[in-house]
Amino acid sequence: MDKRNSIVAGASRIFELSGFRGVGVDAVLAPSGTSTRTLYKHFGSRDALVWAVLEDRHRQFMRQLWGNDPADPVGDLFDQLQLWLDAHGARGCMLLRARSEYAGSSADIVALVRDQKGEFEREIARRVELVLGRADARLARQVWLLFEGATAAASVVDPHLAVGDARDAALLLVAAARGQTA
Amino acid sequence: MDKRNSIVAGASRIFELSGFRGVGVDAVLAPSGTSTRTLYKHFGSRDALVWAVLEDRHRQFMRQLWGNDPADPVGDLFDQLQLWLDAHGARGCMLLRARSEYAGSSADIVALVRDQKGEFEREIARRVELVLGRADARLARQVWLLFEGATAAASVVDPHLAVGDARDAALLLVAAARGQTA
DNA sequence: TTGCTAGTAAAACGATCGTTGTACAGGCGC
DNA sequence: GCGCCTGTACAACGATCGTTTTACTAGCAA
Repeated sequence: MDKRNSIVAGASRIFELSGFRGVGVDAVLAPSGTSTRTLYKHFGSRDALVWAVLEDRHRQFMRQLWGNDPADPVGDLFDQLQLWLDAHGARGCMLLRARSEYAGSSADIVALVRDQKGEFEREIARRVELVLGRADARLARQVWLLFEGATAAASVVDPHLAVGDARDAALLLVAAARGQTA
Repeated sequence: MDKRNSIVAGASRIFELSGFRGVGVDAVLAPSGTSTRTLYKHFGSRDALVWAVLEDRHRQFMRQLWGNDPADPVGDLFDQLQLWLDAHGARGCMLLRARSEYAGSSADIVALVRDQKGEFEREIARRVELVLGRADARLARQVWLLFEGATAAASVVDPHLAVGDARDAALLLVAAARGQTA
């Protein structure tokens, strides 16, 4: 089980840097020093490894979000994004990147990403309700748009700038919504 | 020159639907009914075709933005995005998708996308200054984040919902910035 | 006519791909 | 001792990849 984790971790770094379909299994297994035979013992196929990497990535990120109980739940979303980008690099959302490349060939991966994005949206909605005192689906979606926008933009401009601006905008939207019914 | 354009148009549809590296040249050339020989006469390599597709896409989108002189330059950004997604499908920004997949192998494509995003950011900044009466780099970046966020989110949720919410948020941010010095 | 251009069809190139088979080494429980 | 599990090394599989070669057709200009 330890080997399996190190395969996923190494493959995750390669996919992050070089994309999904442009690298062979040898390059994917190089960081973990694994033989191809072991890969197929654990995962059965390359696509299944990709699936496991996405699953691990998302679980890891959600665990990071759930790990703390912040005073400002919405602003904290972007603080966590900042930490994530610093640790993993800023090359766009790996889930969406994979989805776009496997849309035509792997229904499993498409379904996985759909579920993951749904789970993430619900977490944002929960935080918005926490800070607003009531549910606001539109505001939650707008915060989510800023989050996805910052993630995408961070691969082009300075990540700190993008995330900081997104955070400011999100808090302003929340304040405006609070004022509407205060 | 007519044949070249039809190759690019057909390849663009395939890349949009199936990604960049997961499809062979035969599938890429199928929509335009082109022989492989003709592809290499025109472009020299598959990567060069990808480059040409990205170039064409961005040029097409920027031409659409420049084609009209709207009363509300910022809101119009999202109206144009709506039109674009209706016509071309909502699967995320093709430029960023290509960049993430060719980051490790084609410096030309990476450089092209960087330049294109810079040009797009400048157009947004121009519109923000038009509607605000003064330059505001941070606000322009926030509008851009909402735009990129809506583009990415439209591949997961209903595009009309995502773009509409992004538009509302952008206009609210503009109004807030206008109020600050009104 | 001659020649040039632009295109197609089909086969083949070498390289690389994902995947499997075989043989072997070390560790751990019995 | 024994067998079992996990992993490695290495070669090979067939398939597919991007690319090139050759031969051929149609149109258009001189």
